[in-house]
Amino acid sequence: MTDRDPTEPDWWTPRKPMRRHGLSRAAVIEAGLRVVREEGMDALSMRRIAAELNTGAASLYAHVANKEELLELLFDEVVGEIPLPEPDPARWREQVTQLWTDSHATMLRYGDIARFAIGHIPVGPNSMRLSEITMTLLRMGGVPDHAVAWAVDVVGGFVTFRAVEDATREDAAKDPAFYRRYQRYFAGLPADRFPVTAALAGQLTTGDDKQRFRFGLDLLVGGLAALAEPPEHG
Amino acid sequence: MTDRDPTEPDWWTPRKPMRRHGLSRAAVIEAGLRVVREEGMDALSMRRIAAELNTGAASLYAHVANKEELLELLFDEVVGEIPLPEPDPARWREQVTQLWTDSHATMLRYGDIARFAIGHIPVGPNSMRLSEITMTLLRMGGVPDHAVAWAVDVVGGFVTFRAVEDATREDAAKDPAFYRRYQRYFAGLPADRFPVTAALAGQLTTGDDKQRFRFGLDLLVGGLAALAEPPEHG
DNA sequence: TCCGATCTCGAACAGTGTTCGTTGGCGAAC
DNA sequence: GTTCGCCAACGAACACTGTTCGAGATCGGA
Repeated sequence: MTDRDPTEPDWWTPRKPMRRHGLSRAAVIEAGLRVVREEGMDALSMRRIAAELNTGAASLYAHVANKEELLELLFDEVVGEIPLPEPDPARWREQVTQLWTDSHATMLRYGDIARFAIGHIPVGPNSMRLSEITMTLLRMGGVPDHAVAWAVDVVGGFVTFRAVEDATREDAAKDPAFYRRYQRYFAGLPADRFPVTAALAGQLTTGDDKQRFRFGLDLLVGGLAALAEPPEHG
Repeated sequence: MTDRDPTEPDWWTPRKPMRRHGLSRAAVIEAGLRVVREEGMDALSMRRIAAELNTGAASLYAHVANKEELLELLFDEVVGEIPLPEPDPARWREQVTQLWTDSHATMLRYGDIARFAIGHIPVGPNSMRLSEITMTLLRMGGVPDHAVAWAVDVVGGFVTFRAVEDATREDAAKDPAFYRRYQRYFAGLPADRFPVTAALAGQLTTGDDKQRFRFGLDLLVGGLAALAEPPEHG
């Protein structure tokens, strides 16, 4: 499909691009991750991935049902990079916190890929493994079963959401005018109707993404720990 | 030069009076909300909105800079429908919980419109009013200023995220095959490697959206209350 | 009455995901 | 060793998307 060999007469029928052995589901996933890592989800089009593999978009459909399925595969692949702990009952709280923190950080390494997971129940081998071990840790800590079942969804969702939010802001913050615009806007608000906003204007923009994520995560994990039944050893 | 409304970001396109064809910013917003309410964000294209107003897509650009700005306007309009409480120091915790619950419910009435807010810092008159009163309530409760500043972002984000998640699932659940697929999948997992998932399989799908939202919200608000300094009256 | 500003909007452009129909190469059967 | 059938590969096309351009329509003020 690409440039011809100029040493061949151009009236010859073009030489076959050599059966693309490199094309396979794994290769498509790999190329997709490369694109999303370097250019973000917005750049992730079927044509862009195909170009990465020196072929056309239609060729991808032999290995992947559609873009939706490809995104599922990509996301699960990323989840597979999250390091899983060896569960230790004495340190369950520390371990779930670490696990969710690592999840956040891993997703963030692939731009805003978590955007896809919003509105989708994550399935796939790696996602299932992750939620299995998450629930194992919580149960170990004495968190009641019904709370465990909901927590993996609710807190998992929080982690995913923050990954999108932080990826987007990280990107937007590259424009120096970005923050200046908001500062001017906040400063211009009528002080009588927005006294608290004015009073906290300075604090509203403090802290980086990791700190804010940790703040929310601690609220959630703290709440779960409070639900834990005493048996957890004391 | 007429004076601008300082609660509207000055990078928004200035409002223009209604002209010939009943086309105006307000009309565009109204039509956009109707589309998103009835058909969801996926159906919300410039052409679709224009059709609602019996005109072409290009006509909208006289009243709105681009789709991005239109979405900001739509979202702020929805936020404007959230009922705001009269702050009462004695009931601050109940009131913030109610406020966030109402926010969730209001967004849910407009399908997955909250999808837009993810990755965007919500601005606009109504969004600012909402965060002002949220922070007022938290401060009243004795939550330290730095926690107030972060909470409005972190918990607000949680509420937004759940609105998207719940809207999407509500939509997907219309297909009866949806849940059956997941149940079969869970049931088919190798029991030796997924013991907890198997044990909790029943509980994983219990509870509706409201209950799950409330579960997460209570964890967060409980955590904030725990951060509150004693002065709040004892 | 005329002018200039402003709104309206069809057409076009570059991009998207996906499908169709053809091609050509490989593995298996003869 | 030849032939045959299957299917990955892929160019072209379709129906969408947001947005821009430029010509026409219509208004307020002079």
